[in-house]
Amino acid sequence: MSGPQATSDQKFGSPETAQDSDILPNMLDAKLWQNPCPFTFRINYLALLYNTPLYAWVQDTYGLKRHEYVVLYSLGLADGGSARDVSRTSGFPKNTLSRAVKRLELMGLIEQRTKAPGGGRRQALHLSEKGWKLFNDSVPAFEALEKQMLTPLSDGERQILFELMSKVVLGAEDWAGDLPQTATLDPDLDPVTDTKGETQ
Amino acid sequence: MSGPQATSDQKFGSPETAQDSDILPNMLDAKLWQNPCPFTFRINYLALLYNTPLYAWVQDTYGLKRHEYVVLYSLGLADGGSARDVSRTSGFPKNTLSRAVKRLELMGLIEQRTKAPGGGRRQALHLSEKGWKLFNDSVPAFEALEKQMLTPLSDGERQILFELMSKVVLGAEDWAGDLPQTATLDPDLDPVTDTKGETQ
DNA sequence: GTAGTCAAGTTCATTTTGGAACTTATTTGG
DNA sequence: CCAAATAAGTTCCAAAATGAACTTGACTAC
Repeated sequence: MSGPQATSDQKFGSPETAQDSDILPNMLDAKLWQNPCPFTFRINYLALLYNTPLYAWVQDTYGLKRHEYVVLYSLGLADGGSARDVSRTSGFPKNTLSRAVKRLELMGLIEQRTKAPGGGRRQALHLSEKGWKLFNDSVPAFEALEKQMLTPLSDGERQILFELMSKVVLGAEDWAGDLPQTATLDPDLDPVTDTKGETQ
Repeated sequence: MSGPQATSDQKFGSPETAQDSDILPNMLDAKLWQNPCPFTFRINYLALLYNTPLYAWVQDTYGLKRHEYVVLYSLGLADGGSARDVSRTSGFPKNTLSRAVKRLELMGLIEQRTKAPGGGRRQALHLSEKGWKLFNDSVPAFEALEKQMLTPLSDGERQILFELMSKVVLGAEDWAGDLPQTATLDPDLDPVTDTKGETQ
């Protein structure tokens, strides 16, 4: 990568190996600067850059798969939520989450499920003490990478970015059909990046 | 969803069914307004909202899976790119793309692969006429949803958002370990959303 | 209180995914 | 030139993901 706007030059016929070095410039540059969907590409690309190392780390450190950690994280933010809630806000199909919940329970990270709070036959899920510990221990890594990601921006810029993105998300109510189950395929990203389409 | 900042109210004890209506407010609100990673959550959530319907549509309309369309889209932007390039910029593992390329070839959307341009044993991939047609026909749907997504913003705000996100992406060179193959797990998002972690 | 409806959660069967090993070009070094 | 090294692409297979069907519990209406 490198320079801004439509750089097609890059290192063409670079020094060393003539093997176009290794940096993946051309296609990335094209996707950044000649993309008819420049915004969603950036969204997806950043999601990729962010999620990949973090979930690899979670897997290595705690032995939790993405789904499982997502459930845990979701409950850390909204304790007492149901599998359905996690599905709706994360994009993972409910059967996948059913398994994730089962495993978290088995691992002692989630308490015995109490029956429905709100309506229907929803099960309220709660983190166990151990679950809370894992949550608290792991969240800083996510925070740190987000912070790292925003390093290029000043405080003011960060604030603006936050506001603009919030506006977009809030406006999404209108056009976003409800996702998960209804959704046909895998909930991913913009054509250019392999972010299946799950959230957090 | 609805209001801005930390709204936990929503419709609590709603009219009709007492079945907390259906809107998924609490957990979503928590993820939006009490998230230690508010930025990456928005990223991932928007990716989810965007990718899900589009790829479902691509599947229904053209019978292409996400991977396959990603390859096609990538070549549409950077013709002559290799599978490796797609892998690097999209986050999909190379074997998955190998299959995708094979299928696109079978479907006549990609030309007979010419041997390496740059270095190594890279294969340059080119869209066929049919491939170009599909690309040109399908891109407008992606553009339209991106446009729709940005509706809440003024032109000036869109411009600012674009610049801020570009800054973040360009700054990512520093901290982003190279993704695909190296990457351990599935390249997804931030804990909260099921965006596996692919781009476009 | 009994039947009917609805949706959360689970199970099952099948497809899909992707790590590991392998193959094949190509380039580099003796 | 002939190894050795590197890396793109492919194959294989075990593991994972998910659509569809099913189960279960709760609420509604009669």
